[in-house]
Amino acid sequence: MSSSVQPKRVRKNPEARRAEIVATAARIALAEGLECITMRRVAEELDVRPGLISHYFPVAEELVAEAFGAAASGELAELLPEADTALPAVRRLARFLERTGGPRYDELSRLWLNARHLSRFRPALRERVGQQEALWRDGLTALLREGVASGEFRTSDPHVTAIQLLVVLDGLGAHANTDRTGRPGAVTGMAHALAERELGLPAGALGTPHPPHHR
Amino acid sequence: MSSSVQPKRVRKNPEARRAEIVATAARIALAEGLECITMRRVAEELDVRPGLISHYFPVAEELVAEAFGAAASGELAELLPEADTALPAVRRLARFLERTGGPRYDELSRLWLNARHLSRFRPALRERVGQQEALWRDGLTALLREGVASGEFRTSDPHVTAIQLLVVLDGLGAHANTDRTGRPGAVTGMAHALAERELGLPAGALGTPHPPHHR
DNA sequence: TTGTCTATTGGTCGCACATCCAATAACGTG
DNA sequence: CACGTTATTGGATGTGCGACCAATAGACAA
Repeated sequence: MSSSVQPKRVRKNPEARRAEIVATAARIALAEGLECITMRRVAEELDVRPGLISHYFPVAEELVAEAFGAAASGELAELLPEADTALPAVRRLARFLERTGGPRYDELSRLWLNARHLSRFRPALRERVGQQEALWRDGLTALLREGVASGEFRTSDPHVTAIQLLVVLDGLGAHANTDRTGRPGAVTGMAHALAERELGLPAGALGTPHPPHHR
Repeated sequence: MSSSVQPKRVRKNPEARRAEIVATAARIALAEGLECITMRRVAEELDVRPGLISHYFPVAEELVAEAFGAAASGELAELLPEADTALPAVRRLARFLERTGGPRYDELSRLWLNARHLSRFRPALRERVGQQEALWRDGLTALLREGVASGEFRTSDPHVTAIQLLVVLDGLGAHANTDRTGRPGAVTGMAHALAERELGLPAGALGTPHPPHHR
């Protein structure tokens, strides 16, 4: 009796298979890094032969770019849920900052760091990074605009404020692979402080940032 | 006549050779990235057999870490020259910000990005990144302290301000591999603005930031 | 049932890499 | 000049990777 082998082929329609591959690659990207997305690795994960991955993505770089796009936009959707206009903008921004500050966000910080660096060598990935940057920027800008419209925020240029916020988050996230114990609260809270200052909110209006956490 | 081959061996003393190897690796790191530091690549650069590099650095990761350290501390020394107490602290800070904002700094931004990401997989490199972070932080803190002592700056905690400044620089530098055309001046000038605000300086006291530059 | 299409397999090829080691030739010392 | 130390070479080994391709077997239609 051979229990390990199963020469049984499972044949799926191309769209489903492709989606499955991208989803798996995205998961690997978030958990282990974009350089761990290899034909062999993804194939193993799906219990399939490497040649199949290579059939759907003849050039590996394309899969990497696709995986990053899927992971990043998936996370964005969680961070800034659409059609959430029931909640006031202040609350939504507070929740956004809470999540982007927490340890849960480390995985994503690492992914952005990973993608930003790797795009130095991979044009296709660089393209995707640019797209995702735009999505994040526009998503946050929209939130700020709504806050301005509802009178919750006061800012001359929501677009600029959104970029500034993202720059600070990038700066804080840059250390996701490093030791951050002992990081002062005035640093951890930079995003909150910037938002409150630029949006004309009283201090503490967006909640208190997470305490520094260890790895 | 064989002009290309030269079986002539050049024999150097270990310290000199080692230094030469590290310097070459550091140059490669700055110009092309830490992953381009391979035994073969460094050997070729020095016109030497790969085995020799491997003799001085039995484990490749060690050379990568060493190269990063050399490159980073070299650049720091240029950015914040020691024994420069002749110049007022405001001038020195202005020059620091001018350099860290300019296109010339892109190479270094890429290196930090590179190292921060790669240290996810390489413990030895992570160690070095931590060391260099401390050096940069302490160097900048020292400058701020001198400014406070001379009455040029007014800040409650120079150490925190230094970290905040570096976080913003990291955030701005994160996009060194991406397109930054169209970045608003209010973003390019974030470091200047932060420094002037936190140090109690009038706006513009630290000079004007570079206009956004293309790749 | 038979036949066609194509998703999937299994295998190969070449490349770049780190690591290891015995042989060799510079160089300083006697 | 002869000798021993050791910096340096040349080559071998094994690994993981992307890319490529002919053969195979599911699924579906005629």
